[in-house]
Amino acid sequence: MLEAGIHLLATVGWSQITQQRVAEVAGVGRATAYRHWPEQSALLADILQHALAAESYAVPHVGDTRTDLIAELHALAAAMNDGLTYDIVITLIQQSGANDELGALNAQLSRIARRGIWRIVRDATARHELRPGIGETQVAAQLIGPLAYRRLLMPERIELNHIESTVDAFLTYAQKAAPEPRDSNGT
Amino acid sequence: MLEAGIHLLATVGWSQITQQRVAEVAGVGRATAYRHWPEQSALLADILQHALAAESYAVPHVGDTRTDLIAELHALAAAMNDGLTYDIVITLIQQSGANDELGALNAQLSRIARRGIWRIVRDATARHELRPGIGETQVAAQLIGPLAYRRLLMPERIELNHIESTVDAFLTYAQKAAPEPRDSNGT
DNA sequence: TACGCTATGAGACGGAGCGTCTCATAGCAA
DNA sequence: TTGCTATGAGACGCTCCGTCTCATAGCGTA
Repeated sequence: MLEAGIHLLATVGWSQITQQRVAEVAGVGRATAYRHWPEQSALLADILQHALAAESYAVPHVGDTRTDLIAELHALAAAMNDGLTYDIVITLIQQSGANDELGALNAQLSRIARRGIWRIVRDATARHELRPGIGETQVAAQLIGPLAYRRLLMPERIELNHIESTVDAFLTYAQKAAPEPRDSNGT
Repeated sequence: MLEAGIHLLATVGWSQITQQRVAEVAGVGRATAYRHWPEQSALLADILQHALAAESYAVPHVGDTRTDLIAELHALAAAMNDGLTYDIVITLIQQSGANDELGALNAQLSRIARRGIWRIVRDATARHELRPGIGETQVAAQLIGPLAYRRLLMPERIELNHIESTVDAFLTYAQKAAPEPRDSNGT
C-alpha cells in the first residue's frame, strides 16, 4: 500500500491520496486501508516517510572543498530536479503548518540535506581554509537557498552553473579573513 | 466573493476553496459562484490574483546599497512572515505545476519580488560599486534564496540578522574585483 | 406605468467519494 | 479441530459537487 501511495504521489499529487485510492491501486480492500490509517494525515505521513527512506543518497568526498561542495549540491539538485522528491518537498512544506507529524518530517528532511554540506564546511574551517563563526543554518541557507529559489520560486531546473556560482559566492564570503561588510558604499 | 475567498485562503487553506464555500461565506447563492467560475482553478486563480493585488508594497531607497538592500529584503521578509502571503506563495508553488494560469501568476510574483532588488544592484553596478557580469536571476537567487530557505525549508521566521548576513555575503561576493574562486583549497 | 433583459436566490437531482459498519472467510498457530 | 486475527466484499448514510430549473428582484427604456 505504501508503494501504491508513492505511485499516487508521483502521478496525481498528494491531494488525491486517500485510503480509497491507495486501496484501489494496491489491490486491497478499502476497509483494510482504513484499519491501518484511520486518519488521512497518518496515511500521508507514512507514505512520505517511506518515500524519503528510499531517496537517501551518499556523496563521496575527495578533500577539495569546492569540488566536494559542488558534488554534494549536485546530488541535492538531482533530487530536487526529480519529480518525486520535488513533490515530497512541496508536500512537506505545504502540510507542515497544519500537521505536526509532517512538520517534524520536514525538519528531519531539512537536517538530512544540511548534514553533508555542513561536514564539508566544518572540516574546511578546521583546516583554516574558511574563517570561523559561520553557523550550520547560515551555511545551508547560503548554499541550498539559492538553488531552492531557482527550483521553487522561479521555477526552473537547477543546472551545474547555478551550483558553481552559488558555491563560489559562498566561498568568497567564507574565505574573507575579516568580515567587514559595513563600508559597502564605494565612496 | 473574492474577499470571501481570501478569507477562506487565510483560514482553512486553498484546498478548501470551492464555489460552495465561497458562496456560503459571501452570502450569495451557490449557483452564482458557478456562473462566474465554472472551473475551480479559475476561482482559485482569481482569488490569488485579487489577494496579490492588495499585497503590493513599495520601499523607498536612500542611495546606500547595503541599506537599501536590507530595507527591500526586510519588506519582502515581512510579507513572507505574514500568514496570508506565505499561504499565497505556497499555493502558487504547489499549483504552478498543474495549472498554467497559476504558473504564470507564480512567475509574475517572482518577477515583482526581484524587481526592487535588481534596481538597487543595477544602479550600484552602474556606479562601479559592484563588479559587472552578475545577472538578475543570480542576484535574486543569492539574496532571496537564503531567506526563502529559512522560511520554507527550515522552517522558521525571517529575522533581521538573517537579512543582514545574506546581504553582507552577497556584497562580499559582488564587490570582489576579480572572480577567481578556483583556488579554493588553501594548499 | 408596462415591458424586456439580466443577474440572482433557492432548491431539486444524480453522481461520486468518504467513513463506518457487518459478515463471511482465508491464513495461521496451538 | 479450534480459536484468533487480518482481510475482502459490500451495504448504509452522509457530505459535497456540478448541473439544472424556476421564480423574482433590479434596472433601463419606451
